[in-house]
Amino acid sequence: MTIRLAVIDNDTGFLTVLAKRAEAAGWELRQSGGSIPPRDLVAMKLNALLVDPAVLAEDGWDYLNRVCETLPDLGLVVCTGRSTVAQRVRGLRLGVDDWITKPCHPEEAMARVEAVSRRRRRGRSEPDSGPVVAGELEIRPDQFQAFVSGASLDLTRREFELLQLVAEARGQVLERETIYQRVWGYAMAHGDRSVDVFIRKLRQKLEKRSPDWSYIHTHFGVGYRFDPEPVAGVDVGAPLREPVLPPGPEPVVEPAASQVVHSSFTAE
Amino acid sequence: MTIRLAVIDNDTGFLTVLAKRAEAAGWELRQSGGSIPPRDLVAMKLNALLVDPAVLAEDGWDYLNRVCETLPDLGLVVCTGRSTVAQRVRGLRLGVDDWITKPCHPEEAMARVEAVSRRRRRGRSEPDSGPVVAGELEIRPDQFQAFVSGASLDLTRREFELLQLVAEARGQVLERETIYQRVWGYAMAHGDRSVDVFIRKLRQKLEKRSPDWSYIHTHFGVGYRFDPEPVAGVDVGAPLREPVLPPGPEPVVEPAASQVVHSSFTAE
DNA sequence: CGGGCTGTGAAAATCCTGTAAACGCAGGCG
DNA sequence: CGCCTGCGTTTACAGGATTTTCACAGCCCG
Repeated sequence: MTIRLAVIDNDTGFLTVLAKRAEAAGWELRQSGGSIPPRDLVAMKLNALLVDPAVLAEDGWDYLNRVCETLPDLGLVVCTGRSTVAQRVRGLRLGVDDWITKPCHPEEAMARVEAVSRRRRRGRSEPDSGPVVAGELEIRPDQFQAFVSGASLDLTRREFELLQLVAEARGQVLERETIYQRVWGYAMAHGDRSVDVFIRKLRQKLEKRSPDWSYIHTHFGVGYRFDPEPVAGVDVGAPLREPVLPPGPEPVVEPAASQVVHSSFTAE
Repeated sequence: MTIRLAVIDNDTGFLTVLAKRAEAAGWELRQSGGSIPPRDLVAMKLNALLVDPAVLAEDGWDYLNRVCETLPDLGLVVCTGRSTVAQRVRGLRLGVDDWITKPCHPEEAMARVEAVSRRRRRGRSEPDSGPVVAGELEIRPDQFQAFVSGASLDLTRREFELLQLVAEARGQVLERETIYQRVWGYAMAHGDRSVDVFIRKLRQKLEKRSPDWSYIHTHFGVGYRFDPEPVAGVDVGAPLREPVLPPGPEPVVEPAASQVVHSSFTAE
């Protein structure tokens, strides 16, 4: 759960430590020495804003007020030097979510930003990302299902989660251990073939609905990569000659064409 | 905007002032000298809980943890005497929304409780949505009841709430945990089958009044989806023809049709 | 060529859901 | 006050669906 935070402050010591810790935690941090117009805050798509009103040129109350009105869903934490109870109460009533005073441990500041973001997020009913489209495929998190031109792939829950995971990392090779860890939620036992089995099921269902596309590629000795690409040979016109398959009602041969293997570290 | 708050503390001086101010603000305040079991907290339908872990007999962390898990929507504010940064960080990470230290002005405590409640409340959908019509069904929030061509389904309160919830999310798959959380108001215990049981009751009553429609669909391993659709085979006009699928291979499947497992047994 | 590594199919184990019935509780009523 | 009734909760079980496991075959790369 990554947090996008902007900090408006000029306490370099505090900022330095905060930046370091934020990076370690995987947060996306944006710093500013002066007030950021609410318009720009919107564009930054933040989870939270940490601000010391002392550095604001204009009237701090006014600024806080405008931020609260413009971005009701933004987590807002104020971090001041000295402050009175009356000031804090005023701020909190105004719409500030938390008010901390310096000297303040960066770790606590982060924990409070986290708490505020968590709380804000909980109200939101849509933690998932919107539908993803890849090739002919449409992945809909709200349905726990994937579709090709409206037809469901009939994925089970695990299959869907696996597909969603690899699709989100489109183009990137994911190791089995990583996949297992993220889909199953715990470490993969040595020799477990579950990932392979589910990849196979996925490929089957994908090919059934979208035969002309290849989605999941094997990287020998590494893992799998999701990357939709039209299958070679079947495309816009220009059929050279008889395709490989011999005539016959039921070609038993499963060409296993899905196995496009790339050298481990060769980029196409 | 009235707030329902419970306070677990025994600092009489603090409590007295707090009670007076809370009353003046029109809050509903409930006091306790010791820990309140999460079960009872549920029944109180609180907006927020203010607690001093010092008065907890058992392990404070354990209690806070259980409260957070059981009531994810409850605003939780801790108010301690002395505390370390590490303790505060631990609490906030655990799920506590705000952590203040005594001596603490009651007004600030209230302001923080307010801020926490405000955050919690945000994002909640409008409490009163207009009547919903779906298929032959008409859901009337003002009556806490649903009707089919004027005839009541005789839903109980829970049944109605469940129906309203899934109907508002029409077309979207809702997980059991989500449903439980939103209808019952607290976290679903592992292995609880209440949602299934109520879904069954709903389906029974729906089918009784509207036999030719199918409303609630099961998504195996995930949850349920509300989507009214005429039941296959029986509808307007004369179904002289075979309702069975045509001989052609795999006609384009209905868009919304994803592994529907709705039992076809008509118990009666 | 051989030692991994991966694809495949099916059996075995596990999990999930529908269903019914028992249970407990609170309010209404005689 | 005790009984009855409606409602919500819990439990048990059976039938399926899904997941895991296994053995084997084929493939890749050194």
